[in-house]
Amino acid sequence: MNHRQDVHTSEVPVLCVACEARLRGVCGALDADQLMALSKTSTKKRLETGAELVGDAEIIDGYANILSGVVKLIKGLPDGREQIVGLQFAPDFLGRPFQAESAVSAQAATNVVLCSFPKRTLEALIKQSPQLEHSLLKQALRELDEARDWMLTLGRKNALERVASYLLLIANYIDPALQPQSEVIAFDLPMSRLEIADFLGLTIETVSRQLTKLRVDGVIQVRQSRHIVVNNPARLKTFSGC
Amino acid sequence: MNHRQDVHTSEVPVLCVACEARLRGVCGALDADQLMALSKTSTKKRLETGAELVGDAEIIDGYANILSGVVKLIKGLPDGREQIVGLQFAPDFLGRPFQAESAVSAQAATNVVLCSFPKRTLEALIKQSPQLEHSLLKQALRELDEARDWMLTLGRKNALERVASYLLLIANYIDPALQPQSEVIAFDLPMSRLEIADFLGLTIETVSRQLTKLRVDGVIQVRQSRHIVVNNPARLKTFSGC
DNA sequence: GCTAGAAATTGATCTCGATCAAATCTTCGA
DNA sequence: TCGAAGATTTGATCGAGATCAATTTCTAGC
Repeated sequence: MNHRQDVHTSEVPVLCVACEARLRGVCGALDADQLMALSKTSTKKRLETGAELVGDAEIIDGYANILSGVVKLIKGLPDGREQIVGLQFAPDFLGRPFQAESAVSAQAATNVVLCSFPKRTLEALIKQSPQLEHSLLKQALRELDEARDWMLTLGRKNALERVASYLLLIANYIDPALQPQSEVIAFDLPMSRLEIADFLGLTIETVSRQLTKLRVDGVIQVRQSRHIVVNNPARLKTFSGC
Repeated sequence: MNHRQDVHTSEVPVLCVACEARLRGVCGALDADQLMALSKTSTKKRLETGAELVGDAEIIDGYANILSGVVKLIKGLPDGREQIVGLQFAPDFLGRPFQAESAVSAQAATNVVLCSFPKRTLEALIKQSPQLEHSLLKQALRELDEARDWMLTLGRKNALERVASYLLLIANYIDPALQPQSEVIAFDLPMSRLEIADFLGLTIETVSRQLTKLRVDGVIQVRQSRHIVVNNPARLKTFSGC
């Protein structure tokens, strides 16, 4: 990916060359000097699928911007049950400001490339820059909206509606301009059936059965497990309960 | 309630006399002049149980600090299914900055007293005061943590665990110092069985049965539906799945 | 391409919570 | 205090999704 034509990147070449970032997110709020300072301490990291992002050597005690890939936020119960409580895509900001440790753990759902910042550097910048805090607030409010949307899905939708909602969520990330009356849309799922189940509060068998149901109904096609073709986005939406 | 002895209120008498607020929340971030300005446009409102906080004459297009009572945030599906996606207690800040309208509706779960601010006034203050934005960010992050906790409950806990978690949530609000090894704790539920069910993603019958189960097990006592005595908080916690 | 191991699907059965129904409790105005 | 309406509890039954088990499909290494 090359985003040097981008407005932001053209203003802040040092960090962007380092990060290859689109910087729609948090970094966009910084001025050139601040970005320059940040770029000196930031490091680019490549994580394999399944890598833990906190608690080990990856981005301990720090923050990061996702450059590519999907990160899942997980909460677990003592007996091993797990729930994915959030998905983060590029160019989301990652990390929990103003708190020693987050109550959630983060893990790479796909291969992930991110730009990591030391906790102190970024927190110092936050104090300097109200703009940066504003960006963080906007992202936090967006994540809050997403979490509450998902609470409705987890609390009140049946299995078929959950799976349909999930496909629409991913489709919408792949193509944010997706309209109900859109044409066919195709994409690769960034998660395994187990991860989807942990996101939907279901089991893998139930996820599989609902996908089969949608496939038999002609709403979607499934190729090699991960590749999905949505034949009829409008009809998929009617299955989602919304 | 009279909080004039409180540190914050003694610094900012005008708004506090008007609001009787403890101001642990957002307003605490403002200096005396800003609070004075805010107090001139703020109004104190008393809402009956069930009153809608948005979309009608209550706090249209505005923000508010809850002074007493409990507000529920609700999301619904077209077919009438509802999920409570958040509970807000005094002195929480209420309202969704930087967005024309929130995707959730808010309703008084109990009688509520709140201090309401016009949208423009508060947004102007936010621009002036990084401190205020910082407070908003802190509350947004706290609400995000709470929402994600609840996603785990909705996605992965069974009915008994959900009800136990709910009782602990309320008990913890009533007495934030509550420790696992605490003594007996008693409180009145601020919500009906239907509201509890809508919060837990269950039906009223299931909520009732789980309460009966906890009562028969001697973990709690229930008096006149709403009054709960937790005989054994530690044991209740073991029922909560955490 | 071939093969082993992992991932996903499909099948059979069971269980928890939903649903429908009835009884009891609580509240509140007359 | 009485009585009616609403809220809650309890009972009986049903069904969606979990669980356990067996195939089938996919993937990665050779």
